[in-house]
Amino acid sequence: MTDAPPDRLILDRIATPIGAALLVTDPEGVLRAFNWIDYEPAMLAWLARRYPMAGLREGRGPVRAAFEAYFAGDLAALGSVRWFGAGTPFQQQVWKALCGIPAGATLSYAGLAARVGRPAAVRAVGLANGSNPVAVVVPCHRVIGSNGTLTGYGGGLHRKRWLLDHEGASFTETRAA
Amino acid sequence: MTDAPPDRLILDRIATPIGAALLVTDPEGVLRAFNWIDYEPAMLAWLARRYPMAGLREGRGPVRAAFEAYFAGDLAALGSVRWFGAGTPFQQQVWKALCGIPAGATLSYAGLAARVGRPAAVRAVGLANGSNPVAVVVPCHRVIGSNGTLTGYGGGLHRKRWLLDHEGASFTETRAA
DNA sequence: GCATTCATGTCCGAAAACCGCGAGACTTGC
DNA sequence: GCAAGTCTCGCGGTTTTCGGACATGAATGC
Repeated sequence: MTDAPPDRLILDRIATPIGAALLVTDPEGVLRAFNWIDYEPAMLAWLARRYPMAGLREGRGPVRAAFEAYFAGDLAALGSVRWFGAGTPFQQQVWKALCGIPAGATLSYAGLAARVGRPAAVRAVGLANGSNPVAVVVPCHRVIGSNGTLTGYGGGLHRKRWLLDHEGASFTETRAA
Repeated sequence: MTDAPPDRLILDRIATPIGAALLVTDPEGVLRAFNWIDYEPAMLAWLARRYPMAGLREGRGPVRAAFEAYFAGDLAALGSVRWFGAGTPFQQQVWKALCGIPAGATLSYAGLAARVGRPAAVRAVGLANGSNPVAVVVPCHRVIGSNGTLTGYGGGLHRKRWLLDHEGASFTETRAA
């Protein structure tokens, strides 16, 4: 089905203020997956399904520095990270659109749906958003409900909150702090 | 779903004793599809489904000469053609095994199934055989029924008959000539 | 405000149908 | 007898189809 996908993948781990993160890159240094340590089994399963032929090896990946810089406060650091998200055309469209949201800003699911030209596909956009394999770099955390609440985040709402705070974005707390 | 497939394809046409043939190569000169002119719509549909992002352009392809030599009688000419068949792992296995049948020889579906290590998957092998995207180069026409009859061929039985004759292989006519 | 309801598009998993077969049991026709 | 033709059934990977789930949002009714 696939067409010469990478045959090897490198799994790196870094510490962040919101827990250890997993970085998976291919031999060309392209980020193929990102996830939080709590979801390691799920991510490994995803990799196995998506890259059945690829061998996974632990080691230092080339994108470490960019992530460390980002978490240290250099919000633009992730701009240099090359990434590829394996997914359907629709998903890729959504993920590409996500990259148009600058750090510090947010967008509603409805707004995002409008940006990809499917204003009615709101739920589908939410789904595609949630299946983003390279979180943080593709800033799916910048998408929030139309009423300003966080609604959901695959990595846990507390991380979404932290990331948006870190980027200086404003949003509504579900219940008063 | 796919992973950086070719973005451009070249469609070439050559005349053969059994009708015009279509040759599709990628920018690296790798044969991606072969079919007979009667099935042009089907092949185009297949290309569109398999290589959704690729633009198709008519022009001279680099594999012309090899095919012309083959049809002129140089049965070994196709050995130099590089090819890639987009398909599932099982299909690829079958197609690779097909290349182990030399010109002038034939093999039964059951025999082929045995060669790929799935002696019971006879019908599945037949199916994989029939979905070979690079006919002639991957010699799916050299597979015949266990009783020596031709059974079937996507391009039409008369072509299978001609190809086997051309290669000097022996087989049984369904009804006496 | 707040809970409920409904419309809606895409993806995923399960189930069933589809075949470029082959072996075995039966019928024919010599 | 025997050889060839017919029929039936099991085989297994792929494809297609179908039903549910979902990181929403807008409209209702209190």
